[in-house]
Amino acid sequence: MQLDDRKLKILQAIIHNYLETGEPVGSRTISKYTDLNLSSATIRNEMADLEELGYIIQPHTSAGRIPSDKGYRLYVDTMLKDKTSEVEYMKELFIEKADKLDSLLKQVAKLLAVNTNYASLVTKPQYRSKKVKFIQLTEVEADNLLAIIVLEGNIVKNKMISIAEVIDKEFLLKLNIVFNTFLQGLDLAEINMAIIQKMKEQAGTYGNLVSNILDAIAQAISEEEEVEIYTSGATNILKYPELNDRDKITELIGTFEEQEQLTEFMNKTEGADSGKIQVYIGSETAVKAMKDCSVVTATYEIEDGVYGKIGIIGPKRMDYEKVVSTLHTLMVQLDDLFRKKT
Amino acid sequence: MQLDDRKLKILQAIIHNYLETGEPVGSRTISKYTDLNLSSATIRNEMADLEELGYIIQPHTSAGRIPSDKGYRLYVDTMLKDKTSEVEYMKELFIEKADKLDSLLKQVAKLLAVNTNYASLVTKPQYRSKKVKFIQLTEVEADNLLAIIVLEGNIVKNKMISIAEVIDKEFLLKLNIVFNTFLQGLDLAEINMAIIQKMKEQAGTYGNLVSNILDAIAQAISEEEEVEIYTSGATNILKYPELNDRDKITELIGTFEEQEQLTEFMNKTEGADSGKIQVYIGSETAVKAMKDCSVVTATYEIEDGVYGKIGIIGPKRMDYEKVVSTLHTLMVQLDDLFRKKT
DNA sequence: TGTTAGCACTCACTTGAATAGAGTGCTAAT
DNA sequence: ATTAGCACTCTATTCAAGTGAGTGCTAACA
Repeated sequence: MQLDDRKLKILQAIIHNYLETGEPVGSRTISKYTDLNLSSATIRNEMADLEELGYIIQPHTSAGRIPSDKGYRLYVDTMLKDKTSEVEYMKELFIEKADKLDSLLKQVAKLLAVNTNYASLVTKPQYRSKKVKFIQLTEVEADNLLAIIVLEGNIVKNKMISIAEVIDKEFLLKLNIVFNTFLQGLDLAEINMAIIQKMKEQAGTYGNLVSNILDAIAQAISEEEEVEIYTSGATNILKYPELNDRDKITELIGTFEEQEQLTEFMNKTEGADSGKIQVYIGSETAVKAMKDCSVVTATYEIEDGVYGKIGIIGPKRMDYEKVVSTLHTLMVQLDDLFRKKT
Repeated sequence: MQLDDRKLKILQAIIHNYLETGEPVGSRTISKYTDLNLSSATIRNEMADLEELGYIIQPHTSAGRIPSDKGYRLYVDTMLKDKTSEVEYMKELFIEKADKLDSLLKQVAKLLAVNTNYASLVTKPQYRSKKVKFIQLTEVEADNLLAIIVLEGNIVKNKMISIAEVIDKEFLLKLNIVFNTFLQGLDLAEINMAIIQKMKEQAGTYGNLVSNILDAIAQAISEEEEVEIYTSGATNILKYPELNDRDKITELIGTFEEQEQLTEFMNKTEGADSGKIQVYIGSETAVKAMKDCSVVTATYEIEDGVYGKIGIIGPKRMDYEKVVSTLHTLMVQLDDLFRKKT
């Protein structure tokens, strides 16, 4: 059996209707709703076919049909093809000039959630090549050094280092030069024993101190290795009756709180192709708690090669068009924002 | 009418039973449960009195009684008096030596939630007097300065400053000295126009730059003005049927997500007296969404005068004893941890 | 005078049957 | 190929009756 034009139209009508109502839709509804001018009986036959083809499901005998994951998939795919980029700038979108990336992203998450009425999440971009750009050691107190490490992309890390021996100002200057000349442009993997040895030699009697400082630097660089993720609007999920089941809610809100699974999922998400919007339906997400949800993600680019993700989590019957266009808009704006800043 | 000894015993029995079951408790139960050897009829009379006194409530005729807020209050107060400090170290408590305060506190929140099966929250301590200890300006790139500000308590802030004009190394050194001599030991409020004027004079033609840098410093100091708050285990709340109502849940989880109200509440919480444990029952919290919950908070001390709060949110019928002792233990451990470190 | 037994009464909750309603599948007619 | 019509299925709602926990009150008792 083939999915001919008429079947497709009926399928779309079913999905459309279901997106609105959240109720299984029956043959009579379709018969009236569409301009196909077919009787409910005919629709019923077609629906039986569509069910056999796996696009729709009957929750129980004598109920209408609801879209299956496969059905949603088809719908989303064709929709995405049609509506490539009908970008309409959100008027309400007003991003306070926030200097801290963190708070900007938190705002974005909130914005998304409020605008769509679904749950949203935003990942903080990973600077994967963490090359050292600049290091500075400063004496804050007699027994406390402050190490400041600037990484590529102007990420600034800092770390206090307690020292036993009082350190001579002259020597601190020298130490600074040593660290900078040896480590500049390298990332964590490239700092090997040979380099460390050479540095220790230069430091003479202070060799021990060098180790300590190197440790601190290594720690500072590698911390926050895990992607940070910001979420908002988790409670929006409670609005949709099909998800409103004690256990489901517990699981869902739980995953939102824990974030681990979300992070993992967002990492797996394809994103090589910046600007592409992806839709994951039901079990396509591979997160058990979200098997009754759909997730739409988009990738934004802070600078070349540095990506973050923004996403929406909602019921399967979410308003895909709106979500996709909202995400698209926001993604473009984020891209712009960062482009301008650099 | 007076609350005599027998009435008190009955009240305690009622509360005790209700804490366990979550069901209204009837006279017969008490008659059997206690060692008072009273018939249910007598208990009934006493219960009628207790109700008149406002300690217990009857949800509807022909239901048992449940404690009122006033009843809980009494219970908690006497209990706290009795069990001052029966501290039992949690064996599972294993705090990874985390250098970042943030992740430590996140762990604490989680620990609390897991241990008690309620929702938990932890506020990050506020360093209220933010005096400048040390400032350093460094040239990272030709058009980018990095300002590092160390505040009292070794809080390090940093900020990138884009500059138009290339700056001379000599002068940068001088600028550093100027900033340090003028600003050291001052907090935001103490940096007044007179000081700023003097600094500009010293800077000569670079006066403009000084303004920019001061702006950046001011921003860096005042950012994160809002108390940060970490929460965990919000889903635990779903476990208790008396809170398991759609609207209540939405509200509760919502306040947990938004955090604003929580922050506000935790701020209002009394805490001058470090080590004191406070219990807020029902509407005592003044957060509408939490009117059916109780909150228990404790104050920990990072260093002299720097306090943070840890707290538990649960149903009114929470296991107060356990919660109080858990909080106490953790509070003491946190105190120790920081004391040792300094 | 405080305590207790007993009884009538109340009220929420459960159960089960009846009913309505939505929707299907199939058959026969067009 | 399409449609009308009918029997059938299954869910959800409604309603009545029954159950049981618990109370309040009264009268008897120590």
